[in-house]
Amino acid sequence: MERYNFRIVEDKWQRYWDKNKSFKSEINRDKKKFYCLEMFPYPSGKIHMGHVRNYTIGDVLSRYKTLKGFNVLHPMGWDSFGMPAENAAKQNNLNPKTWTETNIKVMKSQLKMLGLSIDWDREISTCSPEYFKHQQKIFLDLYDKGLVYRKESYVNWDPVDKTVLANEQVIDGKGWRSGAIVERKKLNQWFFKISHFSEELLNSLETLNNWPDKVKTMQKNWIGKSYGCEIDFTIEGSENIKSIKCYTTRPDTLFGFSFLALSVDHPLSKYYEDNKDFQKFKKECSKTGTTEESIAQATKIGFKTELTAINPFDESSKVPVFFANFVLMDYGFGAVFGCPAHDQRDFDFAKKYDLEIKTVVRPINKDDTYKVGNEAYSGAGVIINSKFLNNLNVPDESINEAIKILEEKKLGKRKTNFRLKDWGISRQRYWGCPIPIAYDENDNVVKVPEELLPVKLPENIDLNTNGNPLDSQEKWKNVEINGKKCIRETDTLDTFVDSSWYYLRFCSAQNIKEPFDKNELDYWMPVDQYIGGVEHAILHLLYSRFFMRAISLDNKDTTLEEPFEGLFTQGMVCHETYKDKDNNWIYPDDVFSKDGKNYFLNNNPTEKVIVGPSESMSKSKKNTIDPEKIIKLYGADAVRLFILSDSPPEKDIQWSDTGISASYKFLQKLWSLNEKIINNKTKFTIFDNELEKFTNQIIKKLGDDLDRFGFNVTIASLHKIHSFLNQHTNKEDWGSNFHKNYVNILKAINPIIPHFSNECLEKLNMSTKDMQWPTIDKKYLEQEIFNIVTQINGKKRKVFSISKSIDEKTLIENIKKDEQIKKYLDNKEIIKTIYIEKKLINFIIN
RNA sequence: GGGCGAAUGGCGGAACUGGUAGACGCGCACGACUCAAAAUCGUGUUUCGCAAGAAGUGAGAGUUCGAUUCUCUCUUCGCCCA
Repeated sequence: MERYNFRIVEDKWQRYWDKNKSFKSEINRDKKKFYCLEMFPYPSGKIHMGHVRNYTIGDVLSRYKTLKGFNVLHPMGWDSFGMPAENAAKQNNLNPKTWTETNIKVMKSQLKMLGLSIDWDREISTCSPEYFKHQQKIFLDLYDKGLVYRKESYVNWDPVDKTVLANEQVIDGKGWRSGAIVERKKLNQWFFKISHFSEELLNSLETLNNWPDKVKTMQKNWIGKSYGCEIDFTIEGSENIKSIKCYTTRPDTLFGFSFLALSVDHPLSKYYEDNKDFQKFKKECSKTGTTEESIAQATKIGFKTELTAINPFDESSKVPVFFANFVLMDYGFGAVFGCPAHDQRDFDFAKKYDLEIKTVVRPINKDDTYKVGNEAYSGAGVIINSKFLNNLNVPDESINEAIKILEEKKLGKRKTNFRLKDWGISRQRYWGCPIPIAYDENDNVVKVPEELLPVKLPENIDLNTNGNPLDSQEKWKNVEINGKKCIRETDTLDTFVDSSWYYLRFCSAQNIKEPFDKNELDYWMPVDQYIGGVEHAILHLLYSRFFMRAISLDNKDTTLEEPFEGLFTQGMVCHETYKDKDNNWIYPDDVFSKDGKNYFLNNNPTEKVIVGPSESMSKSKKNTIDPEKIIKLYGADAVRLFILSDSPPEKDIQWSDTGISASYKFLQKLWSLNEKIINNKTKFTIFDNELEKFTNQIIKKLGDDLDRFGFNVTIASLHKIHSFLNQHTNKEDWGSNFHKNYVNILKAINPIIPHFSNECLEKLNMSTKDMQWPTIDKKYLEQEIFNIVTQINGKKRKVFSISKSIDEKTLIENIKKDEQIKKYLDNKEIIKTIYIEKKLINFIIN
């Protein structure tokens, strides 16, 4: 008997699929389409296990939908702009482009080794001018629609590297590379007006029925709609300043008002420009980062002005006005009223400057003498110490009433506020899509005309200069547009822009003239199933939703608003972590264990390795397993089997050596079963009826489980198939329908282990082209025999196998006569009998 | 601090709308094959008990004839936001 040689089989089918362009997709209006998309990878060097899991899930689904008769679009591309390329290029002294292209080549070959059903004719790479040419055009279109604008804004500035940092590159207020304390710096930056769609992005979350609730909640919180009030505070103590406008979500705590705080960037700061102390304070504030977190953690500091603000609810109450570092100009009007008792930041500030802390809300279980202790109380409760607001329930009733009174007195106005801010897209980097904008001598914005697109990146650059390398590209920077001398914008676009519309580009990836073809878009969009990591739950998915809307705005070619009909977020791949005695991380490949508990170094077998907890695979902790190595050792089908089998796909999975080798062994077992069948050395005793029942039921179950992403359960079914067929191999005679049923089973497992299934089908002289999911004969799904669980007072006592033809009355009478049941019923009165058809009988006795 | 989610054998996990808890796999034990080992095949495997039987899905309550599933309180863990 021949052993299963996955190397030969997998290579053979991968060549076959390539040669025949088996996964090429074209519009076919007679068929329903299915657009299956996985988040495209960043070409960082090699694929990792996370990719393997992501793309295996997408591939099983694509192949399954194809069998089900859908016209499937399953493309792949490269998210190929970004910092790692720039950093790697610096280290290795080469061009980011070269580095990126080499990686793409390697990773593409690795993806092909997995046997993915991808239409490679639609491959795109975001760093290629053929792609970003269209992106620049879209940028200019959005500019014309008023959805792009330029303004001065604060950035995280690393004074050592002389570069702008993204929020996630600021760790504990320091630059992730230089370790320098990050400063706030004002720069002219480009923004997408995502806030234009705040309300719609929030509301239409409700229409996304095939999205995980978790992701929808995260987006909802991120958009952060709040209801509140703007209040005009009357100001005393200045010639110039008569009132200050604040936004608040808690006007009901106005009686606890004890100071008013302004952002140092508030327009009124202009009156303090000559004040040396204020300038010193402002500089101090610039050391606080721009993230909400860094502000929350920073020590609260303030600059007291000579101004006082009057409480609109109590004119006799006048409080000091400060500039403070914890007030952001971006939120509300850059001014907040401080109520220390019921807001922690205000509380910290009041403690420091010895301001009044007046309790105006008590928790429900406390009485009116309640006073806040060492921290603010921001929970629900009842209003106290607040005259006409007393006894109102916090929050809903009290806030509404407070706003109503403020509006009546014309002191304030109800207002909705969003936490979502406009999307800053300028990056002071080389390896990104150039912004198609230039500036004339007067710094007016000049659009680069379409015929001059794409604006390409200069290739001979010096990456080792501080700051943005494009700044020093004099030749590239200077450009003549419409006869005017201009200087190019040297910032490039945030790479999230690249991935915000790539799903549209796949629909007509080869269209040179237009970003997308209306006809193709009409047919393929929206994406029916999008699959990726939950780490993109907010930014990437929200930006993509914004882009779809922005493109559709005033556009007769597309009116689509939501790009992704269905979303699935898969869990991470985890592995134990290992360290040597000097606390250095060690790769799993460099350790060994005899008992699975104690690990030792390969190159020093007496040194014990410290085993840490299992964490998501990452290069920094070296707890990675190289997919290519594993595929070469066990084969793609075995890897697919394992990555799907051990955990439900939305949860984390533990990589395990015994797990992958079990998958490999299982394929060998399936193969030897297939060999037995093909060689017809053994005969089968399965009666047609029994076989038909098994086949139809298991295929139904496989389909149901695939429909609901229950991949781990489908693998269990594969094991059941093997054990059922194998049990019947050593007996007398094949049923006449054996061949048909076996072929149907091979087709049904094809999405999961395609190479194996194709090979077996071919050996049975079956064509693997245009395969269809087997039709299920419903008559075999009906059961004739049922297990009736018999309970006494809800406790299981006996299980009866009952034919479906027996009626309820006879059944109950018969069961009552059963020896084992009878002994419980003797001398007892049956108060109630519960009968659930085909399932259970419960006798309630006293 | 806020939001969301999870908790089931030695381990990963299964159980569709409340109806036989532990499918399937790993591990382990025993057996077969072998001079022996590996590989392979077979049998068993929630706990206690010789057995009949009893207990059992993080803890405690509640609804129900019946709860892993629904409700409340708590504990622990995870993720996201701060």
